[in-house]
Amino acid sequence: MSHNMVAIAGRLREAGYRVTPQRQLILDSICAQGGHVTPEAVYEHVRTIAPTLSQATVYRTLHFLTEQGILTITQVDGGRFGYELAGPEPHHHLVCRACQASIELSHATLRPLYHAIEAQHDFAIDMNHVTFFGLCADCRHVARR
Amino acid sequence: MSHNMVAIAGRLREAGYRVTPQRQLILDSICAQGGHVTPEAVYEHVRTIAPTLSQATVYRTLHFLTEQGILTITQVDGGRFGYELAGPEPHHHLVCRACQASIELSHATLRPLYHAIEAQHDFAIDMNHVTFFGLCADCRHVARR
DNA sequence: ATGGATGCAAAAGTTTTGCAAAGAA
DNA sequence: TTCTTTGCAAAACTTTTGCATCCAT
Repeated sequence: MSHNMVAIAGRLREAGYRVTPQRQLILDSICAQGGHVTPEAVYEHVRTIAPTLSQATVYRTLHFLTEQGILTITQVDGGRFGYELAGPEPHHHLVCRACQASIELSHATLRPLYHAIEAQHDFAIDMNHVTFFGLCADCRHVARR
Repeated sequence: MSHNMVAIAGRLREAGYRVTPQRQLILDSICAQGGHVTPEAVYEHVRTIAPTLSQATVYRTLHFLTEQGILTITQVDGGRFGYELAGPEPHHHLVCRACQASIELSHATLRPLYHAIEAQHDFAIDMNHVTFFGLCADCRHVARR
């Protein structure tokens, strides 16, 4: 999935914010790495292109873009955060503990659970991202041997 | 829910580990606070009883007891960790973003989802703890006004 | 030109580690 | 006595913040 920089730039400018090379680079980087990216990974990647771009800018930009609804936070193993482009519909991930593979999970799969929880507990889950950890197909088969 | 210190102590000794006052205090503290406790909260609480007990010991003990299957890690808002006694069956939590209330969720509620994911993706989730964030019944009603 | 954004460096917060001393078995 | 565990302090990491400067608009 690619991002539409023109549309994003428009949204930002309309809200009175600026479209800087740093912000574009950081977005490009997240996109290039396919989402689920930690601040550190963004920094390391972006640094190869713009060596003076600071870590502070990475953190500030990630927060900012999340606040603007352009990125969303995902949980990453070890309690750290990952970021990725916010899609129009929430979606989720399965992450393999063995090989780190990341599999997309449609929101449709979780919807029944959300509804069940709402019915049982009158509780409205508002997470647009859930990450489940476990073993992927390949790694399960290896483990079984 | 209370913990059975005699049984836990036996398990540890059997495995060649020692049952120290610090370990007992830390377990007591987690139990007293009802689970979902951060390392910091454990430290602050235990400190009032044993002022010389160090943060390092808290961290080491939490890791150790988790490794021994006596505690489990739960996710806490903000990417930090919480700990609680490991029960015989996995269970989960709903945490209210507004009032921080923590509601227990039986594993039965999640089982259909786990099965669906296994059927669809041949992926075996191995999380014995999932935390969903959202709004609890009370806070939803307040928000609605 | 104007005010938002960046870079640098220092600070703040959290978790880990080395090592000598203490203490459970 | 033996070998695990603790306390202390320093180190390692990650994230945040202050402030002068820069630059997108």
